[in-house]
Amino acid sequence: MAGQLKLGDLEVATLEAIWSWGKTDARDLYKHFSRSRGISLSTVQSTLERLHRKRLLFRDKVSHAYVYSPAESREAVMARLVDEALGRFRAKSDDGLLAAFAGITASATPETLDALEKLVREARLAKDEPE
Amino acid sequence: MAGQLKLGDLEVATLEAIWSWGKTDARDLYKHFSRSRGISLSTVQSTLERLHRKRLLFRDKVSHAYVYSPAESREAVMARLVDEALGRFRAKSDDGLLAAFAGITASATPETLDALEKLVREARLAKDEPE
DNA sequence: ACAAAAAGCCGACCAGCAATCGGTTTTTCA
DNA sequence: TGAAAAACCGATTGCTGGTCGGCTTTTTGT
Repeated sequence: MAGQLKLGDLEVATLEAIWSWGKTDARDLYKHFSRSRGISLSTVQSTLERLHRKRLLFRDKVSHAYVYSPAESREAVMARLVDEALGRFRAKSDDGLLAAFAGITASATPETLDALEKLVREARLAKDEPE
Repeated sequence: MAGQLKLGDLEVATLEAIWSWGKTDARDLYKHFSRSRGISLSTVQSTLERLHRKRLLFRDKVSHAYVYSPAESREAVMARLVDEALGRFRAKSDDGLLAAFAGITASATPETLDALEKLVREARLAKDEPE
């Protein structure tokens, strides 16, 4: 229960925006969200702030305003989320885990499947040749 | 945000117990948990109740007491959890999925790797030969 | 048949966290 | 040196899980 990464919808949306833009400030984000949601600037700011506290965003004070940029990659965050979601289960076996991914592979592209296969191969290699 | 499956620690622990035992009643669960945690019978009951409301457990009134049994498999629940964790992201690419896999393969057993590989193979098959 | 025991049911409370603001202070810059 | 922008502070709301205690109902043992 300690240090579990939890993200709300606004937080994810904020991260997505920053990942695609590279970096932003509250103002731009505000403009971005005010269309989709009826959010105030303050709300955007505190979301950014929370994300920063969670170490998911870097901040950089440019003149007076903060400019935020990703501190973790999209992939890393997703991996953490999955890990956490399954962490409380696992330990007994990997079966469930497998099943969990079965559904996902069903909708994966051929490229993804290739990548997946490579991942497995590498993992096997790593096991055969301990560090 | 609608209908998102969320499970607390006690809930997961409860599910795990029921999955391994097949079926149980509050009393047994209570005995099981009173060792690990200092929980009261009421707490166990409401957890069971909540899980039932979430459609994760069936209940069956045997004489006066409810007997709970799994309504969904461990695998299915894990899959839902993963799906939900990634649902707010995905749609753009499979990268995150890969990353998630990567984390898992790192700690997977050789058997899991085999299974994973098989999963990939099957997924590919399914794509080549549409139903 | 009755009293004791067990279970269910109900409602309550606390804690944590995301979403959301408004108001006050601080900083910047024309 | 003011007006504008941003940061900062803190407060509220809503949801959810964990946790009970107590009242009601049902079961059970003698």
